[in-house]
Amino acid sequence: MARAATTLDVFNAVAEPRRREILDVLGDGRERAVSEVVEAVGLPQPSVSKHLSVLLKVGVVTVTRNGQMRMYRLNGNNLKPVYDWAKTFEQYWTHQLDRIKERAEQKMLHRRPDNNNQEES
Amino acid sequence: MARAATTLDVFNAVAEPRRREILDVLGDGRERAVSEVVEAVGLPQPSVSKHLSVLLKVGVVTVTRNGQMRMYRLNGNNLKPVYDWAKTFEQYWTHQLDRIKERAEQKMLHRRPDNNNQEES
DNA sequence: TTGACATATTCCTATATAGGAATATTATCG
DNA sequence: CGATAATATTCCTATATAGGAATATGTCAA
Repeated sequence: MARAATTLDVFNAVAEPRRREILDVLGDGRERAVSEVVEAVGLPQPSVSKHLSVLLKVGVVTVTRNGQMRMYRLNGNNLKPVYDWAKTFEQYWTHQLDRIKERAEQKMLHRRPDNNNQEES
Repeated sequence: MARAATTLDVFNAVAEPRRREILDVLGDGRERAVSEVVEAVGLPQPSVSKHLSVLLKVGVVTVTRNGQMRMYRLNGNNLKPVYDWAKTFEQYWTHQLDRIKERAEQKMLHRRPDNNNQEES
């Protein structure tokens, strides 16, 4: 099987740096024409359209017609799953020396003292 | 160009649901042998080893040798970029009716009343 | 040493891009 | 209608998987 489609879910969609950049541009909640996004991110128009298409399919943005322009607007709510998942690990950068290490070290005390070598990939 | 490597950064690495699942298993900070992870997630051992390899390359987990076992441990700090990025949009699910819509609607008042049609993909 | 156990790695394949180039589509205007 | 502007879509290609199967590597124990 190949890698999952970028349009499968938000996680796959935002794995692309350019797409996150686009979302950042739309971050203020104001709608923007494709051309505005193009200028903001400095990518070719077809590329931006494709990225917006992906973002649209996962529901992170919405579109509105305005004459010959298409106004894209961020639909931030659909980024919540990413936030929620990441927040699960919040303790790791919040309390460095508290619960985590404490628990891990306590765990070590219950083991027999074995050689504990670090290694590289 | 093809899609970026899953080992390029954390965003690409965690785009895979199985890998997030593995990280969830390691979420308590305790180290675990591959076999324990295998049992926890119910995937074939080679698959788990490969996923762990990806997670290791982006630094989200660390390894330690313990006899013939390899103990993997979550390195939660490296998930912070995901959290930080997602947190940027926190307002979208925190205050639904406050700043965002307010600003967007204010913006609309400064425009000429044009047809504002929603559309589907 | 030999065998059993724990993991990693290699092969192979179907699939999905992302980017660039060119073109199609749709709407506005005179 | 014809030209122009704004976007989307199509083609093409190089690349990177995930998953399954089989195998290699490394370690411990008797």
